[in-house]
Amino acid sequence: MTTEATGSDALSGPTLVGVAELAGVSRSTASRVINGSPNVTEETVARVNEAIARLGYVPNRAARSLVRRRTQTIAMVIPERTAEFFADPYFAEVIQGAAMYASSTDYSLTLLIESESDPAKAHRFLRRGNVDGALVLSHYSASSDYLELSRSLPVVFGVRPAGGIDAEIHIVDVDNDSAAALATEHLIETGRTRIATISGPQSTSAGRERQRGWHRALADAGLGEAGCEEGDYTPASGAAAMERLLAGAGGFDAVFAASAQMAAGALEVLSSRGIRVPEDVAVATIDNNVFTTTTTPPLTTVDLHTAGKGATMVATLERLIRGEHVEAMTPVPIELVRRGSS
Amino acid sequence: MTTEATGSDALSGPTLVGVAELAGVSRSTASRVINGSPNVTEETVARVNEAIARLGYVPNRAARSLVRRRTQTIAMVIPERTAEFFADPYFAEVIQGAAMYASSTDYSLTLLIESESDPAKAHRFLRRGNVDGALVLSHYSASSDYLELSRSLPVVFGVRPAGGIDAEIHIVDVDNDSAAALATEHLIETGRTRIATISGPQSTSAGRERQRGWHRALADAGLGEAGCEEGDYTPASGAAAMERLLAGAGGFDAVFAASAQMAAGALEVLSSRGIRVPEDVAVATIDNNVFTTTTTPPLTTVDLHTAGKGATMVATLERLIRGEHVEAMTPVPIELVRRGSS
DNA sequence: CTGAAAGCGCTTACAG
DNA sequence: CTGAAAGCGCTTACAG
Repeated sequence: MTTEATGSDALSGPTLVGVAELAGVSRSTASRVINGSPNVTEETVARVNEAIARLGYVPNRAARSLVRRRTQTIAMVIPERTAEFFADPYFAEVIQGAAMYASSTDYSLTLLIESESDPAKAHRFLRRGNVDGALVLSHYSASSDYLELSRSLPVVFGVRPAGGIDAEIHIVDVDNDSAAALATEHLIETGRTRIATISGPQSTSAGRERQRGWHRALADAGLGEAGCEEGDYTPASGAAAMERLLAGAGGFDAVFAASAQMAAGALEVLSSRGIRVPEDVAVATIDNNVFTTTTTPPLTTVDLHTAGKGATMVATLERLIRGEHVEAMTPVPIELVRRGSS
Repeated sequence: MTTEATGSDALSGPTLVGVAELAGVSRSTASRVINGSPNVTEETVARVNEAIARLGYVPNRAARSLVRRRTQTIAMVIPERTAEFFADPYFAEVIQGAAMYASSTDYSLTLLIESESDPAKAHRFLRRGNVDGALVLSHYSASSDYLELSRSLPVVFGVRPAGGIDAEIHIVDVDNDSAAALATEHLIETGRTRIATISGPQSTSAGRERQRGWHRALADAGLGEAGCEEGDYTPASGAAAMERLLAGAGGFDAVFAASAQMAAGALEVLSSRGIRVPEDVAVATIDNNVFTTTTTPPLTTVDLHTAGKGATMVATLERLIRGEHVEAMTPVPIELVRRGSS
C-alpha cells in the first residue's frame, strides 16, 4: 500500500522484465513461476515470488490474452426487457450469485444486454472472441441462434430454450419435480397421510413438474392424493384453491402449495376458518422469499438456491471452457427450510 | 452470416494482415482505415472497407488493448451485501441503465463485487489496468480508499461518499432537494395552499434534503408550513406521521410525503378517516415504484429516473476517460408523474 | 532446470 | 498518402 505507484503509472505498473531483473532470472523463468510450472527450482520460485511481492506485479491481462487466446472473460447475456427481467428479483439474484462466484475465479463477468432493436449485435460480440464463454439468461434469446452459437462457443443456459433441447446444449436449472417431492416428503415424514396440493398452472412446465413431484412423493410412500386444485401463482388464486379444497369431499391434514405466494393466500383462508396450522393442517411450499417469512405461521418451504444457480452456471461454464464433459442438464441444489407451518 | 467460420476458427477469425492482403495494402494502411485516419485516399479506404466486409473482420481486442493501453472496459463496483444491494430493486435498475447505455458504446461493463472478506481485492483489480474506469455504487466502499483511487483512475460515484466530498471526485446522483420541490410545486400549482410534509429521517442527508426542498418550494410561493412529521420511509411510519398530522392544530389541504412507501401508509389513514384524496387532501411523493401504482388512488410522484442514473454514470465516466472536464456533481434528471392523488 | 528467440495481433512514430 | 519497422507485455516451443 505504501509504495504503490500513483497517477498514470498505475496503468503501466511493474512488468515481467522488472520482476525477472529483480530476481536475477530470465523472463521465461519468471513467467514459468507465475504460471506454476513444475520445472523450476524451489529457490528460483522463492526469488521470483519475492520480486513479484516487492514490485506488486500483476500480469498484463491484454498481453496474456493475446498470446493465450483466452480472454478470461465470460458474458452474462440478459434480455433488454425491463419488466420481465430486472423487475424480477429472481434474475437479480442469479446475476449476483454468478458475479460473486466469478469474483472467486480468474474470470470477469461482463453484462451483455441483448438489444431488441438489434439482437444480432450481442451475437456478433460473442462470436468475435471477446469472451471465453457465455451464460444465457433470456427465454427470448434461447432461440435457434443461441443453440447454434453453443456449437462454436461454450454456452450455459439458465433457462430451458424454447426450441427443443438437443444434446449439444447445457442447462443449469432447478429440478422442479424434486423440489415438490422434497416438500411433500417432508410432510409425509412429519406424519401426514392425506396430503392435498395447490398446483401451479398446468400450462407451464414448472407447474406440471411440481405437480408431478408431489404425486411421485405420495406414490413412493404408498399414499393416495387428497385433493388437487390449480392456481396461477398469485395469493388470491391460492386462497381460492384452498376454498375449493375445503369444499371438497375428502379431508386432508396437509397441503403442498406449488408457490409461496399461493401458500400465503391459502394460509389466510385457513386462518379465517379457524383451522390451525400446523396442528390441523400442515403446509409446505416452494420459494424461500418474503412471502414465506411474513405469514403467520411462517412457511416451511424449499429454497431454490437462486444465487447458487448463478454460481453453478459459472462453474459449469468453466468446466465447459476447460473442455471437460458436462451433462446436458445440471440441477441446482435445493434445500428444505423448516418453519412453523409444518 | 452464410460464410462465417465456425468452431475454434471463431476465436481466431480473420486478421489484419488478411484484410491488408485482400485489399492490396500494408498493415499500416489497413489499420489507418480501421481507425479512421484522415490521411488515406478515398479509394484505398473503399478497398480496405470492402476487404473488411468480405472477411467479416473485427479487430482483436487484446492486441489493440495491449498497444493502446486501453481496455475498453469499465467496472461497476457493487457491494457484496445482498440484503442491502440486490434485494433493492433500485440498484438493479441502476445497473440495468448502465448496462443498456454501455451496450451502445464501445465499452464493456464488468461487474466487480467488493468482497467483504477481502475488500482490497477489488481495489487491486481496479489499479491493475484491467479497466479504463470505474463506477462505484456502494456506500460502504465510498471510503477514503476509493477517494484515493479516483486520483489514479477515472471514477464516478453513484452515491455520496461517506467521507467529505472534495473537488477531486465525481458524483452522479439525483437532487433530492429539487425532487421534493418539484412535488411540492405541483401541489401549489394545483391550488393547494396549506401543505404539510411527512419527512424522511433527518439523520440521513436524503431526508434532510427532501425536507429542505419542500420548505423551499413553500417559501418561494410565499406559503407557510402546514405541518411536518418525520417517518422512517416505511408505510407504517407514514401512517403514524399522518395520524400525528391529523391530530395537530393547523389544518392542511395537501401533503408531500418524502417516500412512496410513507405516502402509501398515509393514504390508508386518510381513507380510514373518510378523508377524500385528492378532494380534501392532495398527496404527492417521491419514487415511481410499485407503491405509487397499487394505492387508491394511485400516487402523483416524482420519477427519479433510476435507470437514467446508471446511463448518466456511464456517460460521465466516458467523458472523464476522454479527459474532459466534468463537474463534481452531475444531477440526474427527474420528472413529475401525475396520478390520481393530486 | 533455464534462457534466447519467436510470435500473439495490433498501432504508431519514422521515413519516404 | 503509404510502408517497413519497432514495440505493446506476455507465453512457449526449442535448445541446451
